[in-house]
Amino acid sequence: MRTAELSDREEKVLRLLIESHVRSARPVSSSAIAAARSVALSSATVRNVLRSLAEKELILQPHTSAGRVPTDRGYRYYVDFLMRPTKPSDRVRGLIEERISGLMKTDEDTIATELSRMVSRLTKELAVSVTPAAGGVLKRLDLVPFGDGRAIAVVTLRSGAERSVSLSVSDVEDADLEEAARLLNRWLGGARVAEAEKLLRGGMRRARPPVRRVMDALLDVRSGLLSPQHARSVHYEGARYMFRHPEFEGEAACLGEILDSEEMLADALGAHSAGPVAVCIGEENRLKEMRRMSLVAGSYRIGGGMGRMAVIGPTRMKYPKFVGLVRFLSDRLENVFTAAP
Amino acid sequence: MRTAELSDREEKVLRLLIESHVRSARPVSSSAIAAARSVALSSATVRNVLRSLAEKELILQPHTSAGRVPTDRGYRYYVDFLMRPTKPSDRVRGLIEERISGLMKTDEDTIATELSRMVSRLTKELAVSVTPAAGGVLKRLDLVPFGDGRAIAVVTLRSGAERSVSLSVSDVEDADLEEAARLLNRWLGGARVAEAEKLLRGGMRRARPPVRRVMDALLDVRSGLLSPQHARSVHYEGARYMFRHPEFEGEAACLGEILDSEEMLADALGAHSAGPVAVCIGEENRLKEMRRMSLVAGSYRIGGGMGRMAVIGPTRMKYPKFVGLVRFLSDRLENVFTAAP
DNA sequence: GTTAGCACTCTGCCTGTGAGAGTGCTAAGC
DNA sequence: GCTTAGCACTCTCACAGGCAGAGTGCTAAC
Repeated sequence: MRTAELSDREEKVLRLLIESHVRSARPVSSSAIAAARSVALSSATVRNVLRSLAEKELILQPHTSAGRVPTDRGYRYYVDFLMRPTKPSDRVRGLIEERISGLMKTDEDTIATELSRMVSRLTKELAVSVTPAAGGVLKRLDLVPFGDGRAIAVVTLRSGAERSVSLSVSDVEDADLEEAARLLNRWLGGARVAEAEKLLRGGMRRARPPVRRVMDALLDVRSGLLSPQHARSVHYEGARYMFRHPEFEGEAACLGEILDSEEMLADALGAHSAGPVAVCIGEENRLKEMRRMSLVAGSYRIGGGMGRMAVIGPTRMKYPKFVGLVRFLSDRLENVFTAAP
Repeated sequence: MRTAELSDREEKVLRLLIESHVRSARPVSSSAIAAARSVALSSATVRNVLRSLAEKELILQPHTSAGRVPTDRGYRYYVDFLMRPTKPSDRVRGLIEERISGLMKTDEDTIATELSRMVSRLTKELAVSVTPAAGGVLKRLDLVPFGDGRAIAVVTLRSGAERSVSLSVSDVEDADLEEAARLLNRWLGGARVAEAEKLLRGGMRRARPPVRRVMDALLDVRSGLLSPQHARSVHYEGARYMFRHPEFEGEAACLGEILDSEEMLADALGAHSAGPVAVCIGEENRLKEMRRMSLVAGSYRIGGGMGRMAVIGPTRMKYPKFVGLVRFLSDRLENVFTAAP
């Protein structure tokens, strides 16, 4: 979409219209706009402006003789050119700093849980957070003997994240373990977690029986040392808020679908790559279930991976506040985690 | 509630009515019942029976000249006296056995996640599952040196569940690790996970600095090797199904509340102590948000704690199927986890 | 005790009507 | 030429009335 050229007056009217609609959730009438302090125009003149905005498809009327409502394009113009992100208040910033410093010592899963909780509380919207995607790259895998017939497998990702689990491997010599570890590192080193299982299954056919038993045990562990399911987990909080929006009155079912599908949410979040904060409005979302929602997503590097968080709500959302918040959070997280040794 | 004495005929009519209503979600007319093969009565006679059931408050009519609908009491009578739990089919049983055996090696959190997933898929309803409350009892704790300046801590619960995590412990000799492990086992062996942190903090004051550093590292790990937060977690799956029930058409908001509140769900689940399978119908639920829902909950001992799972749906649910399923699952889980060494 | 018949009642749906909101257009004013 | 006041027009929403259909309750006959 090229930048629709708007006059100053058109921009002002569009901004007023959007801000009023975000507050009221109802079509905005020309007289309501004309009544605004900053507008010294009659409702008739405003109507002329509205007509031109409608021609550019930035607003529409639900039906003849109703007020106007912004279109996705209208919101897009607003987000790109008219609004300025609001910096969170001192109180909120302090609160965030405090929480984040508490998160430093924890694992990625806890960070994601806490993040979604925090964002949901601050926005009163559904908040989602994903731990670094399955794109995590395996750095090394160790097998440490432990007691009789047992071993601990430790997976280290390039991000520095570690995950360990104990295996039961009977009738396996320490030397076999070492050989298994050597092979595993050769096959899987540098690979993505998501591909690991396939690579492993491919390679192990040629391995000696005892070595193979170790690998079988590794694959067997359902807690998913190697499964992408665990390498990428989705947390959300604030479902209740979604249901309170009038626009989703009768469409609860589709909200249920979204909440239920972690893959869906992760997908929706992962789609945007550009910039620290991405705004995805209505139809811009790939998922058809989200065609009437907007998403403000932020990301932060943590080790080699990308953690993500997002606010999800109706297209009629408080973009300046949410963009400001997500930007601030992303910034702080990035600082904290890349500054750490 | 004392057992309302019902004649055979009344029982038959009540059962037919409930089963028809569960299928159709609509008030059941006298003629529909009279049309059933097993009833050789006219609709007029059936109406007489219905009147007597209505007097006992087992059924009601939404309004004059509508069909009848079961009350909570009606469902209760049905569950207690009229229905027989359905044993899951061979296919389903096989599937469950397979899944459960896969779960044996995993930690309690994964078990809960998988359980909720399994139950939701088999019932097409919202399924919730809670890991054993912080009651899990510690069996032993091992510290295995690993690379330079690192160690892996392996916590084994009496239930057989294991959790491991790697610690960074610089300037600590292997002998220090051994001493730390010895002390940890002495202090924490046999204690509940919930108490572990306090016990550890109490004991470590007297420990030598290098040993203490190890323990500090252990406490520092927020992923919660010892934290109760992880000792009890709620998982659910199948939110989408809730929204599809006609009875919750306009009440999405209250569903949102329930989904959002893990404490709520855990509470609802924890309330019933008696028997392996508890059925809680409509108003019987303590939570006001669940007054129009029923819950079929099962529990299984795992180590010293209690794991729980439940199906949640409208009061109009398939009690025989769900009770049968939950009973089977509880049984199998109990066997598997108490049989293990 | 059971049943057929019938009047009664309540819902759901459709229709029509009136008020209210908001527009589009036109003609007059700056 | 831009702005504005005035007015007719349109569309929604809410409410009332009417009609068909479903299902009941009651009564009288079997």
